[in-house]
Amino acid sequence: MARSTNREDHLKALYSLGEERGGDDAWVSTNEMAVALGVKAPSVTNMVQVLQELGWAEHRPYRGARLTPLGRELAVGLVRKHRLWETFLVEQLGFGWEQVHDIAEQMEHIDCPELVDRLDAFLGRPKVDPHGDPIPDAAGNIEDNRELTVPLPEGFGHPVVVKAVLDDSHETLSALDAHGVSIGVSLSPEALRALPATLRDVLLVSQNPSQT
Amino acid sequence: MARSTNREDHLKALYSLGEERGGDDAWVSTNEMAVALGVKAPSVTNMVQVLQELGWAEHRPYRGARLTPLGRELAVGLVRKHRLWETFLVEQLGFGWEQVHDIAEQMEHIDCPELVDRLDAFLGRPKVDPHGDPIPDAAGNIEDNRELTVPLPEGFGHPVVVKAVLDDSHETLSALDAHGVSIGVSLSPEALRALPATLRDVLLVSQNPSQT
DNA sequence: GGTAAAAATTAGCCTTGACTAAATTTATCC
DNA sequence: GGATAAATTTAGTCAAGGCTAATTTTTACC
Repeated sequence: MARSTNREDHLKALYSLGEERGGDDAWVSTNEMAVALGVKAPSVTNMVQVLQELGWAEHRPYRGARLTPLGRELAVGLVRKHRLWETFLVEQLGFGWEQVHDIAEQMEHIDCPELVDRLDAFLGRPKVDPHGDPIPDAAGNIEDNRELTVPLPEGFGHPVVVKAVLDDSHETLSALDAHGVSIGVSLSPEALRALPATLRDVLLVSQNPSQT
Repeated sequence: MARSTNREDHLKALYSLGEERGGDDAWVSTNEMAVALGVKAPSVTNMVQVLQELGWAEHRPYRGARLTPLGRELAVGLVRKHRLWETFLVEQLGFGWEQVHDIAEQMEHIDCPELVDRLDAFLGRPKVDPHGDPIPDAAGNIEDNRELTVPLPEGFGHPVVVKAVLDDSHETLSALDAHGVSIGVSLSPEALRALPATLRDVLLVSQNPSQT
């Protein structure tokens, strides 16, 4: 049993949903994974059992699955590749930030550690991807400065700087783009009020424009 | 029935072997394809029949397979992607020319026409890849200037310029590299004589250093 | 031109990873 | 605390794509 696109997709879904649940030891239900992956629940049960045999995850029947340390390490590697390729696509090839998720979804499965490191160096070892999400370093460390930001200041009394977008869907990103919103852009109180609430709600911002 | 890494690999093998046979209407035996792909002959027979159902190839039992015009078009698109990625890996990321074939083998399956065009533009619409092989343009036209070159001038009386390498294996390319040979390098008669005959035999050269 | 060797295909089986339907476990509600 | 609903797993099936063994076709040699 070895690497495979399918296993990697399940591993990543387990990682992402576990992060949302907010803890390394959180159990993720097979149903949630099925919805995230666009397959049916029994297929996930099968794959989760395979991940367990690989030592990537632990499966507690009728409770859910969670990653082992090894599984987490591999998942972070996938996230790193995904975000580096997204950065490449936007910064070097000029893609819009709403276009790159699906392409990176394919590129993250390319298996070549040296490629990842060279790409990282080529891009100048970026800390965040085009959506403001942190890029794990080669050791798997994630420096998540989004914690320093706030979901939305009440009242919109001061200008804010956009630090990250929580929803990377094509739809949301296109809509934000139409409003001139991207990472690093400063938004005035008026601009904030002009944004539909659904779009405001996916933004993470900092209140101090000088803050990196 | 749709795109798949497997089908694409078989399509490319059929294309490459057909080109070697030197004609669009050349039949390629399933056995040759099996050797090239590292699988057994019956598997190839299966896949060739699938390619036929897709309209990509024609299968004449006990005779072999050959591409349809559609199949050729798709195969050329794969070759284009492969050689563009190889160029990217060498010129932008600094890989050695002997390292890039296997990586490009994975990257050529990424499905996004806009990505190919943007990559092509990013690289400056290169005509040849790091091994001197021509890169098909977006319309599928292949400008093969290697025909202007010669396999090896008899006697080595004059300096020559390396235009292409016929064997892209890691082994051969590393050996050539150790002798300081790469595309565009000028080789003196002495340098040619110093090369092992097996390495000389994979070179295509031009005798006029000013010739592009 | 018939026979033996080589090549290719067919037949039958295996693994991966999906699915539906049925059974089981957990959760909820009175 | 027991009945029902919801979630999950198990059972059984299917398609893709690989393999080995057996058959068929082609080729080559007297």
